Amino acid sequence: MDGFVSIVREKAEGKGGYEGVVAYLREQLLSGELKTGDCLLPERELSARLGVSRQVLREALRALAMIGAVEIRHGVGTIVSRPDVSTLGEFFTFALAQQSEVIDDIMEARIAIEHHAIRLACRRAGQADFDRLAERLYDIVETIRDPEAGGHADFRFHEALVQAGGSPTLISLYSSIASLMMRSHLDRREQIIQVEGIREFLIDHHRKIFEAIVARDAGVADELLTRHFEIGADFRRRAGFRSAAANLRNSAAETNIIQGEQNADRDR
Amino acid sequence: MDGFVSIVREKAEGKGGYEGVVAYLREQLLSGELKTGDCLLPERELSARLGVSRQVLREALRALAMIGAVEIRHGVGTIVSRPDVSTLGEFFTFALAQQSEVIDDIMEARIAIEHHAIRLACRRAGQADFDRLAERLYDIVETIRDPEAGGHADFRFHEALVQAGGSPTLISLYSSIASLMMRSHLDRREQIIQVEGIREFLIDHHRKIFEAIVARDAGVADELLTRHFEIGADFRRRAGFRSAAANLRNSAAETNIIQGEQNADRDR
DNA sequence: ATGATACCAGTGGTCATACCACGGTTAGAT
DNA sequence: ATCTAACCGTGGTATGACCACTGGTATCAT
Repeated sequence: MDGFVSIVREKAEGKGGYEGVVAYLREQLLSGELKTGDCLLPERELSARLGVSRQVLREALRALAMIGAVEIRHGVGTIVSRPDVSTLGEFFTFALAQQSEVIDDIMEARIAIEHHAIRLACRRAGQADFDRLAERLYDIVETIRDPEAGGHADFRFHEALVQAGGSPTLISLYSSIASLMMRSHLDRREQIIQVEGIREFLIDHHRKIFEAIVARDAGVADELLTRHFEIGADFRRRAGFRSAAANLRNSAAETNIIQGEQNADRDR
Repeated sequence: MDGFVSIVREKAEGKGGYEGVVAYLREQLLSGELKTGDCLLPERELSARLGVSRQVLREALRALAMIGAVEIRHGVGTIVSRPDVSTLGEFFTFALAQQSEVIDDIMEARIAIEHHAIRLACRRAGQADFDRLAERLYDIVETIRDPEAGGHADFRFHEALVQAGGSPTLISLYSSIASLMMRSHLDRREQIIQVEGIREFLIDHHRKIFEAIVARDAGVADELLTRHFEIGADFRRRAGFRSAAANLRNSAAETNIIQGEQNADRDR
């Protein structure tokens, strides 16, 4: 009945289009008129009430769904939900991905998270966490000769470690940066796994870490993890001598010979 | 019939609808094929290329724009951008409106980052880092009686600490996370600052941390930071109660003899 | 030649309509 | 009473048209 009037009024208030819809929904969410679990009006009705097309409303809903403010369920409706830290993971994934020049530096974030998580784990971890860690440890042993599956099992163990810390934020951050590292680290493992004695080290060291967590000895666990990363980095460096094409190009910009190879590569 | 076949084919290729578009763009962004500043194809062309309608593509772009992965500019195009902190503010607003225990957990991420950063700082920090830390320390002393400016100075000191670690990833993560916590911590500081002796503690403790970094003593620095957060959390919990004063004296006393007592810490 | 102005092509922004796909409900068959 | 199938309301997608903004270009007056 007041469709025309409301449109004019909303325009006058600067609430036109997409921005207006987002502003309106934000207002509803923040003021508490829409609580978690509430169901929004159907898209068709809501779009009509706001005086915008259904498409624009949908764009706004998708945007809000991306940050976890609402959940859109096909065939059911749009439900107000509480943003959790997993949406932060999405954010950091994109944020870090654009810092391409320092992809290796992301390892520092991983170390930081794991170190704190293992401390927390020694305090908080429960039986379920121990079981999961034991299972992942078993997977490491089983896949020790397969570069790809082994690398995956390795990651899964550390993931379980962070999980045992019980901090949703750390878990979310870790999984997001882990996906970034997998790209560059998984392929190196094929070389790493060739190094003499590496398999025994991997199995033994992961087992020691596991035992330290079970013993709830934060000091030992922390120390083990420190060495774990140091040795891991060392192995990666050593293995790098075989196929260090990428590393060479980075550090040898002053060499004409290398420069020539680069050009040849690029021209081809 | 043909319609059915084409639908099946697209599904089989994993490029179905909205989710498929987001997945495609995510892949492009994370793999580095799309770098910051790049301009996406026009909506009409890109939607045609992906085999979806323009509306669906727009929903995906709006969603990515919400988390800051891209920037949509009317009359110009869609540009790849790097998510910044302001994006997180948006998320945080919604998260806070529904439930607030998320904040406390984010503190775990901050602790993790600072701990690793201070270790790195003890190895990597240069004169510029020392200078910056000294400057921020001076600011803490200067603003010790102003809750707002004091809280800001506190944050800036810790920021300089992480900066001294020299890891761009840690710096990026930290600045995002820290700004999130500022909201909830600043207001509490007004109470905290009232506690008897808190000012001396803040100045003294930050100074000790600074000295540990200059001395490049990672062990002491790490231990100091652990105490710093424990005491800080303790004060925040007891912000309303004046009984925290006594606890302060104990904690402050411990910090003075920490070097001779590193092993007798928190084994319950 | 120079500056300001008007124009135009390309881009995102919005709208309307039609139809498809999924989930929960309900009426029917067994 | 139970299971099955049709149904309805919801979100999901497609198409085509048109509007609004931006940036560059051509034109004009100085």
